[in-house]
Amino acid sequence: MDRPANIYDVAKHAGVSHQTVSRVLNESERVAGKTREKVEQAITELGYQRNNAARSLVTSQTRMIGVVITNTGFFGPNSTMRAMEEQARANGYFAISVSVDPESPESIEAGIRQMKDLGVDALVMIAPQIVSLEIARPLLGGVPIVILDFSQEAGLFSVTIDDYQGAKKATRYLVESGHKNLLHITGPAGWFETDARIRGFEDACTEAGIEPMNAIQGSWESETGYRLASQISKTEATAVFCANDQLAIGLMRGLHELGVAIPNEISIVGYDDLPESRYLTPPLTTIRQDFEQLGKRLITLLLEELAGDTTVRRETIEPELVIRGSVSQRLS
Amino acid sequence: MDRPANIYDVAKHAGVSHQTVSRVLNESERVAGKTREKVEQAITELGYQRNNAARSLVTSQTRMIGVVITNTGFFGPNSTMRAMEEQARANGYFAISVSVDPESPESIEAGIRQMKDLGVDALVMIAPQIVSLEIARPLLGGVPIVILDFSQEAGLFSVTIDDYQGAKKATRYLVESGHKNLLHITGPAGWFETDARIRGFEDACTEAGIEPMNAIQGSWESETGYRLASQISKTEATAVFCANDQLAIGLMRGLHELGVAIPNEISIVGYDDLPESRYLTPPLTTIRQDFEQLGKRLITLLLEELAGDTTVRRETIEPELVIRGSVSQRLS
DNA sequence: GATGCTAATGTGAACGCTAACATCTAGGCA
DNA sequence: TGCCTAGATGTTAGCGTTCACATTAGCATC
Repeated sequence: MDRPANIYDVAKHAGVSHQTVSRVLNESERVAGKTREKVEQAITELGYQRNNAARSLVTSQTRMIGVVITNTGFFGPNSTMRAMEEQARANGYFAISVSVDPESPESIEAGIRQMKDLGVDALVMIAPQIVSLEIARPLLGGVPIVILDFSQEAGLFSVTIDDYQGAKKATRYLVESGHKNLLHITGPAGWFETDARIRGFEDACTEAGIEPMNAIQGSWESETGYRLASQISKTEATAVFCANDQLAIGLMRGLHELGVAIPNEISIVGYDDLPESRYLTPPLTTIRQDFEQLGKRLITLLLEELAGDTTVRRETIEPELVIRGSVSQRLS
Repeated sequence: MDRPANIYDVAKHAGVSHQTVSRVLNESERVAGKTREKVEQAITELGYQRNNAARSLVTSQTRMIGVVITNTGFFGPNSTMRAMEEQARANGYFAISVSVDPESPESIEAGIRQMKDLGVDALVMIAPQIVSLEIARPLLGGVPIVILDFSQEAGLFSVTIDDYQGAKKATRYLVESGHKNLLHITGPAGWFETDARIRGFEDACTEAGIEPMNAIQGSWESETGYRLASQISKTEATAVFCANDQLAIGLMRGLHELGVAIPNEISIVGYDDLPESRYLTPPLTTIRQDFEQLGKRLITLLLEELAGDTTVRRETIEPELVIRGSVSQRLS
């Protein structure tokens, strides 16, 4: 017989009952030291490996945490995912991800459904379109959800990166540097981040007694920044706050081609702090988010919820301004 | 009873036997049209969802494909992973990934072991350290493996991105542009890619009748390129072939700070074509790899192997030179 | 030495599904 | 009419665990 060894094989080999083997496998339980040793030896001798399917069948939990994540090659989500995997593994869980197209509700729904089919014990949503939530809720009857949140919706476990504050920090820095004509290139519509950054930008302007210029709708891609350059060079803006670094990179290139000096004629602040951003010319001043921390907290919260802790918890992570060379200091 | 509906509940509801339900669920089989309809209706009415654990237990396959992937936020692996997920899903499989630290054999081993614990039906390795293979082989008794391969090892299903040719293309372009003093900054030691690119670079030089300068050992990170700038500016090199775009970006910044003009004094070619690379100043000439294609083929091959097709297959994907502005044309 | 207690171990059933085989039904043909 | 065939459907068993409970062993107490 070349069927892999099961718990009974181990039991026979060790001269105990299958239940004792199970107890050893599940740690805890009171098993006499000597018996445990015998069992452990039998396990290694037989190369026994626990069958997860059988275990899941009877416990009706898979120890898998599903992560619905945006499918672009973006830096942030990927870093977060990695941190989540580690954190999950450290707690005996598996974090498994499905990529979705954040622009397509169907794709998001398909992703969520796939996770449900797989039978995950819990779900993390890093697909930050507002619509995702509405889809997920009814689909996952009873499965705990934690969401990377930018809204203030109640009744959900969530970790928030405070984009509102991040945008404020960026804007305030621009103001303090003496800029008065501030322009914001936003992210795509429908994203929590986009909204929060817009609000942060506008509030910071207002608080500084500055009238913000009309925001320009952008995307998350460099191409958009590049394309927007000529339009922006015609405005009176002396400083542009870009909704992410990619946008900023495209814009910088576009302005450069138009002969606009950065930061002397136009200053730029990005958002995300890509690994490359500090090596641009000029090095990009930007807002850094702690994606590692984010991933860790997301999983930790989920695990707590899974453990039956139903006190809805909301956490906030503060982003940080990284000052480099893309903003000029003007005497006001 | 609030237990989720099982196959028997559906059967009773539809007035058939559970086996008939199973047949409907598994498509195929011959079920009368009318019966099928009744069953399908019962399924939706009860909100029945198939229990994967039970299914796996009896079929002893999980329909999960494990992917061991390098954990850095690199662009390439992430794009590949996304393509793999899609391809797997399209075939009724789930591609699930575990991130590992490619520098650490223990991490790789832990990742592989985790996949084994999860009970994946097959494994894809995109952790391209040479050592990964040696670890994976003994650990996965009998589980089909496909590897993103840069070596020429026989007896394994693999898809190769032809880094040797890629490096040759880059180098040849430099030569054709009139450069004679060519320098290569390599990737970190121990990677298939690093070796292949070194060989491609050297062979292309030799074929052009040029003596390549001594390569400088690098890494995959911008920081390294940046740090190497002053050393490189002191050599006679007029053109540098960087093992990836990140390296090139760091180097460009470093040289810029030293007042070295790019491409006039030193030309640069990268590798990977990051989304940002065309928006650098100057836009980076580089080698593009089709990561989507790669992911697709990887899964397709695996599925074939899973289906019992044992003819070992090796495929190659050709990278492509993308000419932009970081290489000067010298009259020779 | 019988009694009672606790720690250690064993027994049987159940989880939800599919595989293999068994049975039923309808229609064609002698 | 009765028999045969094949397509449709039903029955039984078993996958490898864990759970709930039953039993045994060991020891102190009276």
